[in-house]
Amino acid sequence: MFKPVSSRLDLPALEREMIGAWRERDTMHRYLTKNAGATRRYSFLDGPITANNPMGVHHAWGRMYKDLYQRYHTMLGERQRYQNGFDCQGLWIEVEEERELGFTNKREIERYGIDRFVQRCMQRVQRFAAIQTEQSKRLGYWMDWEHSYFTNSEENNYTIWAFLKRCHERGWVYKGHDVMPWCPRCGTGISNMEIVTEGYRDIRHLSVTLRLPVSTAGHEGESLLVWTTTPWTLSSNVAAAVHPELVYQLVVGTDGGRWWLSRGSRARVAPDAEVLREVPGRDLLGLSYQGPYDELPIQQGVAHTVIAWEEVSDTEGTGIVHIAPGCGQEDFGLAKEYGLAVLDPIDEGGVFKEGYGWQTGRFAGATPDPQQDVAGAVAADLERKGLLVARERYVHAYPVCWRCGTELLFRLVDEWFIAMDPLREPISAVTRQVEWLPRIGLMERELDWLRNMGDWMLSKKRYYGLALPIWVCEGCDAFEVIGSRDELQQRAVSGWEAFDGHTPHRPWIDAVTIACASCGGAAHRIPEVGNPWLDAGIVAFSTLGWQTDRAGWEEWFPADFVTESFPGQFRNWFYALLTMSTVMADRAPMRTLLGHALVRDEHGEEMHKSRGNSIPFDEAAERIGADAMRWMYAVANPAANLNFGYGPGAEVIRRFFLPLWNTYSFLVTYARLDGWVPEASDPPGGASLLDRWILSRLAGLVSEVRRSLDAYDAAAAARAIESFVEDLSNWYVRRNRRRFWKGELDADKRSAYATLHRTLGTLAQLLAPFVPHVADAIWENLVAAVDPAAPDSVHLTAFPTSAAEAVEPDVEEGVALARRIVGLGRAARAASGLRTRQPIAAVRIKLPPAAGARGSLADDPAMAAELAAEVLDELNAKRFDLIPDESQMIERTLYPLLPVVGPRHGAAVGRIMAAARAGQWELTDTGEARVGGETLAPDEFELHARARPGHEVAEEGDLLVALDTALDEALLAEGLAREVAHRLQNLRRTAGYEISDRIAAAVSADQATLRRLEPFRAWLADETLATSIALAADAALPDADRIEKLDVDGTPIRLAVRRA
RNA sequence: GGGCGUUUAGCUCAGCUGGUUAGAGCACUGCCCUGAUAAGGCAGAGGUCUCUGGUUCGAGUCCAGAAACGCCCA
Repeated sequence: MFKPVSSRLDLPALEREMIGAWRERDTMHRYLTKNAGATRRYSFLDGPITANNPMGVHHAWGRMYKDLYQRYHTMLGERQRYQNGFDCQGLWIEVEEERELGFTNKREIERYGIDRFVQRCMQRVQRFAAIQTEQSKRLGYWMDWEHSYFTNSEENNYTIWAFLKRCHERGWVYKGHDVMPWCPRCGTGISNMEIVTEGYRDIRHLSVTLRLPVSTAGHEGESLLVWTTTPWTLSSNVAAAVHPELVYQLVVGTDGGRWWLSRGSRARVAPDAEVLREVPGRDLLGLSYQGPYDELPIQQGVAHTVIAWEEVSDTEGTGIVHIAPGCGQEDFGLAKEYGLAVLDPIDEGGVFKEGYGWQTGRFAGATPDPQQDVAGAVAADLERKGLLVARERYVHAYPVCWRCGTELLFRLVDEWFIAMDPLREPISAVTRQVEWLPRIGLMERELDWLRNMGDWMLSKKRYYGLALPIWVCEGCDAFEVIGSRDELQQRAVSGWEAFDGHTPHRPWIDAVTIACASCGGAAHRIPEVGNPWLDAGIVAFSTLGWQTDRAGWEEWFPADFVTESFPGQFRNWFYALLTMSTVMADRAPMRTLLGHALVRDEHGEEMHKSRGNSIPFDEAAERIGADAMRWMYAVANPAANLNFGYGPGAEVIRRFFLPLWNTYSFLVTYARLDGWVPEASDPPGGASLLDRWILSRLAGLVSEVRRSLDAYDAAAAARAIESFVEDLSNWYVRRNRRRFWKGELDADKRSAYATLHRTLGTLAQLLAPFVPHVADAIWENLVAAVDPAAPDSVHLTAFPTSAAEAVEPDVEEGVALARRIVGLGRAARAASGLRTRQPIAAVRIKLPPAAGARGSLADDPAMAAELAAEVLDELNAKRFDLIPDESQMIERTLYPLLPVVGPRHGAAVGRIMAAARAGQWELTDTGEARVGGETLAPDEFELHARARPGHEVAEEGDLLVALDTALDEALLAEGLAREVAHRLQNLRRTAGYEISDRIAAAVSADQATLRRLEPFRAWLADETLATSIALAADAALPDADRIEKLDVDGTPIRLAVRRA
């Protein structure tokens, strides 16, 4: 016997119960090991989740896909690794830890101790990995949680060493000297990879326009007008750039002096100024000018000249660009090109170095305190010198540190790079080997990035991260890259004892010195740590045993599948993965990549903790349930952003879970009443048309779900399941209610039970990868509890295969036709104004041509009869008539078949259609149609029926349904009986009786009404489970629970019920 | 400035290789139905398919251009 099931569904409670049951029965472990001996393998490679904070609901989208496809392949019997990954190194973790310690700069970390700080970071990662593990389990995500990989592991770090050594052997690793965006708080450069869009903010800065007096002879009294949004860089100015092809004008400035500026900028900068001369920019090249800070010690001996630069535009500023090579990337490039002096003004904290006069010791960036703000001080200084022309508050997109939000400064630094030019093509070739899903140009975007990428900046001037295995000789400056721990041990000349026993992290690794291969001098490790995308990018090697078990690695590489949110990953994880795989194996690391977009809030806004619209995972799981969340993600289009919220959550529960659950609850309720349990002697299907129909639909569903999941199209599979549940709930169960509700447990009833049972059991299996809790709850009760041979969890079963023999297209077509007829019949009924409980004499149907030619609803007469009976029952009608075209109720219309007509008749189509719509056509004896002056062959048109006015008909396309609504005494009497039965049922319900409670009832009314009801006494009793019904003018029921007085078409009737 | 994408009902989105009167869900209105379901049914209202041009007998669909928005790059 099945456990009773409440029709109320409390998903979070059900999930907690299932999780408890799984733990007791060790279900997850048995799932993870069930295919251990299988020959076919499925290799999933997990993109590591940053173990730095608890999960948000947005993490659940990708994790749902990861779980879904692994579960599916488990049910297909394939061996897997089930390895989750945690991303454990990098600046993001340091920043959070600094915040907790209350640090504001790097020096505080060093005072605190790098060793203690790094240990804290590692503990943080452990803490959040544990939290995320528990949250993932709450999601129903089944992985080998005891064996997750951590990117701070020795395995991971040393495999990156091997990668870097390979790069070095090919000559790609180099130390670069360049201007980088720099975070003065974090004290580190920020690579271009990291300045994502959220790395820019609209910020208001003080911008200044100033004049630079020309010092070349013959130009006395002239000045170059320049504009900058970064006044702090003016003290490092060494040149001014003009576009050689742009037109420049000498104008009379507002201060009476003469200014050079571009023609295009004059309207904006000095609209009323008188123009004295006009020359192309190339005529200005080579002019010397006085810099704005020539008095500074650092500026002594620096020449200031006008140079050419193609990138100068005059849509902003003055068309003359101030160049400070130590403060801008393009500026630095120009300095190399023109041999300009390079002044690098600030230290790693963003503070001016010696030689900058009053600026020395001051912070170059923006400060909240106007007294401290260098930009304002520079403007005041320029004004004092008579160089300031204008100042304004200017809003522009300015880069900020993506971790801590501090405004970045551009600074000249040494960093380590991998030269990517030699790899551009090989990585592109590897990228093309991958199947990128969904097909919305993801591969093209990766290729676009690969075309444009710069060299990969490896280094970070930080503490907790990959120890870059680069040792530099203190004597000759040569450097070497060490490829493994063993190699380091062999090469070590000192410090090994201090390091031994530690993971390869700072500060312990820094103790090891090696002998320089070139000169024999002492070489030390550079202090920098690695770019964190190295950590995540290597996992296709490190986690598959590339170092320790190459054959094992070959078995799992490349992965069949990876999935991750795509925005941002083209230059992050996807990029690192492809790059490292190209270098290490010259092969793609995965066959299929499924990308998905972003999770937004209910209204489509980005989720932000600060905005208060982000939803913690735990909250959502306890409020709507993990399965509801999973289903929302499963039905979503991965290409488009998804709006997540409790509104849509309630919607998915209402639309999908409740009908599903109540179908299940319905089966259990009635099976318990009948004491039915599945037995081999009760095969599903059998004679019933609806049973055959739902089993045919089920077989089709199985194929479709398999096909979709094989193609990584979860949404198509989920939509198919939704549509099936809709059919199951709103047609199969509703139409079959009486079979379950009425009479004895006969063969037909057994067949109905067996069919619904089979359907729900299979559905549970199809649903298992999507909504593991609900699916297993259903399986456990419906199958596992009653079938000793069945696995005790749906997750240990094999994915269903489609029962091809169950597919009956004619049955599905017949039911579809009947349902269309019912829909039209209801429309006609609504138009007639007769309530559905009032039976009518007949329903008349004009079938579509194909069925019409056959003259019945189906080829099989028994089936046709059953379909007709369905229609009559739904429409509450007595007789089912098929009517021919010639009926008075309809007229025929000519329906040209355009795909055929178009190519044959060309431009005449317009005429044909106009005439056909106007009804101007006729049939010839030979079966052709003359219309609009053309003759259509029989295969070029169909004849459709259309309602003539004045009939109660409804039509749709080529199907027409008409009702005979004349009522006689018999019909009226039955209508009355139906009404009374309905009211009694309502009384039962309002009285709170159980479905199986027996009642006594009394009906009092006038004599005419009672005479009408008398013939239906037995029927009424049967319908309402009444053991007695008193029918009398003064019928009374002592101790009645409920009494109702009603008015049926003007006749007063009094009803009373009590439990029998 | 370059690349990729999006634009269809109030909202969220389907619309396959071009085909007659462009659909669904939600929300709204009215009616019906109701002893599985916080449901269900029927009807109504709601559309210059972003715009312009082209190809074609025929364009939401194909081509070109434009606009707005988004993402990426410089």
